Amino acid sequence: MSTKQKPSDVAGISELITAVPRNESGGCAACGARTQSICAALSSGDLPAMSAIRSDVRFAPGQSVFFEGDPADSLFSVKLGVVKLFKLLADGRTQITGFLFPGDFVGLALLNKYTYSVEAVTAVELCKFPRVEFEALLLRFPELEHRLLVNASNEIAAAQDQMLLLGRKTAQERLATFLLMMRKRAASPTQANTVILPMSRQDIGDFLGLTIETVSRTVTRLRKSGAIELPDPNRVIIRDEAMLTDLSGIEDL
Amino acid sequence: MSTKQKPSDVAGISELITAVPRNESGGCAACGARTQSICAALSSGDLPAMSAIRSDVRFAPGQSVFFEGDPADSLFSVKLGVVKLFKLLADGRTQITGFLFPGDFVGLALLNKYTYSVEAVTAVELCKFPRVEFEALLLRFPELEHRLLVNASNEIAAAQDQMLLLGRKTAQERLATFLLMMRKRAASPTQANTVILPMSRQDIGDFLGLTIETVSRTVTRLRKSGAIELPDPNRVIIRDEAMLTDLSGIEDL
DNA sequence: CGATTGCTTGACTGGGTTCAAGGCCAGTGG
DNA sequence: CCACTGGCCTTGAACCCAGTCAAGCAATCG
Repeated sequence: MSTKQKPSDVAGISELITAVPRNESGGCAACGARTQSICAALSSGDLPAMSAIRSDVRFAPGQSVFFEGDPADSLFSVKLGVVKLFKLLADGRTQITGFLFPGDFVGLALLNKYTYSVEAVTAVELCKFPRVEFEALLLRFPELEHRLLVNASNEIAAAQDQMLLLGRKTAQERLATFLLMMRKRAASPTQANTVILPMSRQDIGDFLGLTIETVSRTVTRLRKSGAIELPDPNRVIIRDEAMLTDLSGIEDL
Repeated sequence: MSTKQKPSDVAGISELITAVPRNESGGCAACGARTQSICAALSSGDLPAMSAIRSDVRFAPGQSVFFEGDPADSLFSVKLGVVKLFKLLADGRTQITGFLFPGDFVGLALLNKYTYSVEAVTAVELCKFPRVEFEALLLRFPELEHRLLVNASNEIAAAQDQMLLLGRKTAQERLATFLLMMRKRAASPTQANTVILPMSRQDIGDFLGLTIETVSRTVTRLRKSGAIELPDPNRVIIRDEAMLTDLSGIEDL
């Protein structure tokens, strides 16, 4: 969408980003996201084959990684930062289908074109693989393909949860679910109950199928009810987890 | 959900069901769904290995195949009929995450429990694989795993489309999208513009994140606008495809 | 036939959207 | 140093689309 830059360091964001060590040298073995990413499927002896076809790419907040409809000739693994996946309607209505964090993989496409867009939410560093070479790698290493299948299964389960949220949950239930979800991905490294929200209210609305105003009002309501605290707009402290869990409609985490 | 039986032959349903030849003998080679199902990944020489672990199961409309939370010890391929996948909230609100038709695969689970429920919409015949044996097959035939990955990718793309629908589309856009979607899966074998809807209004509502009343009203509105015709509640004739496509917000089919 | 089930239609309500200010903070420039 | 500006978030008021509640209707079945 917009290519405007956000404030270079919204409170807490750098904390989140630096939670994963940077990969200065560029080698896979030194990559901070290695243990969580698809590369973890390969033994250290097989890593060089993957390392040989990869390259690093960086994006500033708001920059586009690719657009829906672009030729799908690359795949990416998130090393650092947060990106969003989204789809658009002709009149601009946006649905964010997911936020990706370090270790997450993106770009798997069957067709020759991407079916969604990807944009940097924070400053990000991605590991880029050319599609043709990557597919050759898949043939060579079945364990890599297995890992992708596991990934895809998780993604499907998450998508089904999100469909339940979008189709049937109230605004308050959506926010409660979202905050609990984010705590698992973006808890402050120092305080487990503090969730850092690297994305804007607009992004949260576009993810939850709400308007920015409803997001704001609902967060305020959760704050007034004592469930959460808001040191600043991008930082949420979960005060009453039981209340959030009740509201979220989640059975088991 | 309910285990009540629907009318044994809602108009047009038998037409849809019998569109795929029945597999009386039980062998994979003779299976009507073979060319569309995951088994298509195997050469006819490798089929017996898969045939050896499979068995047929049948369900009447409304019967449950499995529930969310059940131990995930089987996988299924739809041979005949239609099943629905859904998730529930504590108070009974339901979100159907997909309808499966002959050739579709269901049951892939990473955890030991299913994360959603499956129920027969029409009379169905499923091909059942015990999980342990199936996983052994995956190790033996990488092309089978590849096929599952392709399947999963399609499912993810469909899920993202559905998130856009649930999060951002109006009731009319949802119905238009749904009818066009169903035409691709359940067009009458004899008339391409006639879509057979094997599921109830309640199911359609639970799939589109609407109430049964809104579904009914919106279908009526589409009928009055001339976009569709309704010979009976379970049969829709698409009269003005361009109008539906405009309404649906779909760019390219 | 009466009872049941599924679909449709009508009247009313309400949660979330829309429209419109207002507040807060960081960055900029006089 | 402070007024000005632009983003982003919050809050308020009015509106509206879809939900809720309640009949009514048609087809099926016992």
